[in-house]
Amino acid sequence: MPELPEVETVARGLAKHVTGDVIESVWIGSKPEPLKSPAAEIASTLEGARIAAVGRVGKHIVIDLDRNSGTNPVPGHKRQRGKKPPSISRSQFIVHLGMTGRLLVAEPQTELVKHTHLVAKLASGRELRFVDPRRFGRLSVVREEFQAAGVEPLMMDFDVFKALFRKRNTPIKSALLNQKLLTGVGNIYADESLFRAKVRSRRRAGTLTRAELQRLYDSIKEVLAQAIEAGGSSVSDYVDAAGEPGFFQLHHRVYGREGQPCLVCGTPIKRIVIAGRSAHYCPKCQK
DNA sequence: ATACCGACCTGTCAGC
DNA sequence: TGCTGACAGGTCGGTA
Repeated sequence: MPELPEVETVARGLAKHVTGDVIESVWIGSKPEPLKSPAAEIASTLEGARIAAVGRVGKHIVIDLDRNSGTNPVPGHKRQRGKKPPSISRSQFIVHLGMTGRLLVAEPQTELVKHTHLVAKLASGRELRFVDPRRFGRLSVVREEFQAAGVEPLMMDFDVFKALFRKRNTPIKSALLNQKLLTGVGNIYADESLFRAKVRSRRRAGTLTRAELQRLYDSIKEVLAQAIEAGGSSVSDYVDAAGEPGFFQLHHRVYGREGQPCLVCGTPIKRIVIAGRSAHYCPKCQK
């Protein structure tokens, strides 16, 4: 489900509702784990921690945690007379929503839905819940600052973007989906960006002209920004941290519009399969 | 090194 | 009313 705009929307919603709250206890389901870290390590890292901030890196939600660990001073620091030892330890809880993952803030009396895999009880009385029917989502905890492999589309400048595709023989659509190049663009926004840039998804990445790359660069930033503004795209079941859908699907020009007329020229939109993913485009507008 | 393809899961919907 | 097959916002590992 969620690509950069949806993840950003969830992260902003969580930031608003849980920043500063303290995790009192954690329940993790026994299903074959949607976990990258062992359940016990996730639980022990979360329990007792304070949520310092919530952000996004690529398609990952990053929850910054601190905890007082006065009894357990940071190694390597000498205790000085009259000063307390360093006593805050930091870690991060990383959530990838996969296709159908949801991270929700709920009141405790709200019924637990099927496929709930984690519930964190907060000091405020609310609960942070992770729900994921297909279990493609992933949960982990890290001690160091989490980093994504690829470039953040909203931060990159044109020269960095352009260099990603040089001499690449793969279809431009596949290159946009490759998270080691760009991090955060998924199937919807790849198709929508390519349409706005008037570039066909099957074009070999390395063959795009400078002008085409410039249009694609502009389109990606524009589409992502507009989608964030609209709260993301709700195609089947995406909802934000408060359970509310997004509205950018109303602005899709090609994604999910197979057979319908192109909004620019009226030609029916085509759907093809590239590397196992569907790709939607206008055969007349996109070259 | 690079690029495709199936596998991983569950749910939904169209067609018979 | 089933049943079957196609498809779904993502990523990984194996293979060519």
